[in-house]
Amino acid sequence: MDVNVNTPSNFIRNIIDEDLASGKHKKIITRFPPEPNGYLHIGHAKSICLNFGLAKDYNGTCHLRFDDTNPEKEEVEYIESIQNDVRWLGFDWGEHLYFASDYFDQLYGFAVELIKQGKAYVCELTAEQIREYRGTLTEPGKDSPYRNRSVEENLDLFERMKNGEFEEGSHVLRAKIDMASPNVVMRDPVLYRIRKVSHHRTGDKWCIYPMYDFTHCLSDAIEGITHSICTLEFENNRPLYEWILEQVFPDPHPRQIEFARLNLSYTVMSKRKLLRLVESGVVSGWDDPRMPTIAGLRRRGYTPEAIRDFCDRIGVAKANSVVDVALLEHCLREDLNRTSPRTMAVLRPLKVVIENYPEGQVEYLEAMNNPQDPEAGTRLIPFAREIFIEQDDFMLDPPKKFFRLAPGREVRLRFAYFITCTDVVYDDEGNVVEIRATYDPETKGGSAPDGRKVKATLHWVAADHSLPAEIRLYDHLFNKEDPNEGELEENLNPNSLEILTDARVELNMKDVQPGDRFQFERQGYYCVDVDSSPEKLVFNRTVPLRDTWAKMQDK
RNA sequence: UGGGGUGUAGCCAAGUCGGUAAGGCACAGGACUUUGACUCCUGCAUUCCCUGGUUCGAGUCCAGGCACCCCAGCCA
Repeated sequence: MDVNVNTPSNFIRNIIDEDLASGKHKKIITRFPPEPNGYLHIGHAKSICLNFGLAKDYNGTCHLRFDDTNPEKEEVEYIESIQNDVRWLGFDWGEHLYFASDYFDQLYGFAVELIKQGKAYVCELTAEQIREYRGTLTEPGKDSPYRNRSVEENLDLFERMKNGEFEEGSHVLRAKIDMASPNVVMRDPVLYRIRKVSHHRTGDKWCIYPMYDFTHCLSDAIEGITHSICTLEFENNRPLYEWILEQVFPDPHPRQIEFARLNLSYTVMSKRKLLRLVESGVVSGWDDPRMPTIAGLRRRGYTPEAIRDFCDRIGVAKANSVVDVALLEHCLREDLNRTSPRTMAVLRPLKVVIENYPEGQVEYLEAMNNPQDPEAGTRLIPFAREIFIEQDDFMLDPPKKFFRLAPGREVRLRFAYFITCTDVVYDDEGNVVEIRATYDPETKGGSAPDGRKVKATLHWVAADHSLPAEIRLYDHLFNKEDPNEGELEENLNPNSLEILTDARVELNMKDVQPGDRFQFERQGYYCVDVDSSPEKLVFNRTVPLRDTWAKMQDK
C-alpha cells in the first residue's frame, strides 16, 4: 500500500522540486544519521519517514549512516537495535549502510589539508580556557595564543596527537575562522579531540576523534548526499558545515536543511529524560509499552503502518510545535480497525446464569472475525448456561441514558441470544455478585423474528469455556500535557498501568503468539505481550475504542 | 544590549506570479448500527502576531514593533 500518496506538500519537497527542475540534481540522496547511543523514538521515526520517504517518492536513495564519532557514549548494542527498528518501520537502506568511523582515514586527510591551507591549528588551551577565550553571546572572543603557529608545527603536532604522544585534553585541532564572529559556532570550533578509549568499530586504531561538525558535512559529501536534513538546533551550525566543505571538498556540496523536531503532548522525547525513567525504574525498560520508543510502541501493539501514516500527516515545517497525541492514536485505530481480528474478552467478569438454558448444554455460535473485512471469515464461540459479562454492562439503578443490562431489561449478547435480567444475587456486603436471566431461544444469532429491538449489545464469554488471562491496561505515562513543565516525576500519571488478573478471553485465544493483535469487541485493541505463554496469557491494551458513553458520563 | 530562526482555528498544517483562507486531529450536533465502535452527513478563521504603508485588491510586497525557540560541550 502506498501511504505516501497523500503526503502533503512541504518546504523540503519544494526545494527538491526546484533542484530537480533546475537540473541541479538528477537524483536525490538523503540519509538518516543516528548516533548509536540510545534507542530510537517516535521523534526519530519522523526523521526516518521523512528521509526514506523522500528518497522513495523521488526515486532516490536514502543511506543509513551511524554517526559514531564519540566512542565514550556509543555501543554496538544500539547499532543492532537501530537497524532493527528502522527495518521494522518498513524501510530498506539496501547496500547503503555506512559508518562515519569508516571515514576516519579520509577525515584525517581533510584535516591535514586544512592545516596545510593555514586554516586549522593545534591549540593547547585547556577546555576551560577555550571557553573563556570564546567570549559570550554579546562579546567577541579573543584569539588563542596558539593560533598563529606555522603550518609545519601544526602538521607535526597534529600527527603527534594522532600518535598518542599527548594526554587527553591537552591538545585539540581547531579551525581558524573568526573569534569575533557573531555566530559562536564560528569562533575557531574544535575539530578533533584526544580520547584514549577504544572505539566499538575501529578498536584502538585512533586516539583522536573528529567532532560532529567536522564529520557530518564531510561524511555527507563523501556519500554524495544531496539534501542533508536535520533538526532546527543545527541551524547555527550550517555556516560551519558550508565553510568546511568550501575549504576542502570539490563541488557539488550537499545542502543542509533544518526542520522542527517532533514533540507530542503527554510525552517526553529527550533521550536524557527517557533514560532517567528507565534508570529510576518508573518504567520497566526501554521497551516498556508506555515509552515513546519504537521498541515500546512495538510492544504496546502499534503497527509500522500507523506510525508511518502519522508521520505523513503531521507535516514538516520549521515552527516549533506540539502534536496532539490523539492524532497518533487516531492513526493507530484507523489501521487496527481495518486489520485486527475481533474477539470477545471480559475484563472484569460478572457471572450471569441463564435459568432457562439447559444445564450442561454447550452450543457453538458463529461470529464474524472482522466486519470490516469479510475475507477474515468466521469462528465458532461456545455458549452455555453460565456466562460472564462486563461488570460495567450492568447497573442496578440505571440512569436515563444507560442502555445496557439492568433488572427487568432485555439486551443482546453479541452473536448469541437476547437475554432478560430476572434477578440479582448479592453477597453479605450487598455487592452484586451474580445475575439471573432468561434467554429467548428464538433470537439465536442475535436477531428477533418478531422484529423487536434491544438498545444494547453486550460482549460475553462462557464461564466454563473460556480462558483466564492477565490484561495490562496502559494509559499516558504523564497526566500533564507538557510533562517538561515542572518536575518530571511529579507529572507522572499514577494510573498509567493497571493490571487485571481475573479477565476471561475466548477459547480461540489458546494458541496466540506474542505480537498478535486483536480487537476486544466494544473495548479496544490489544496485543499479546512477550511475557505471555500458553500457561499464562498476557495482553497489552494498545489503545481503547472511542467511548462516547464514557464521555457522556464525564459530563 | 550579539547572531540565527519561527509566528495561519483548541492542536498540526497547506497556501507557487499579490485575486478574495486547503486538509487532518480535536470538539459539537445528526443519520446508521448485532461493537454506545466503524462509516456517513452538518457545523467549526469576515481572518492569517501587532501597527502602519503600497495596491482596485495583501496571509502573501514594504517599514516598524511584539512574542517565542536555538547558540557560549574537547556532545550530537
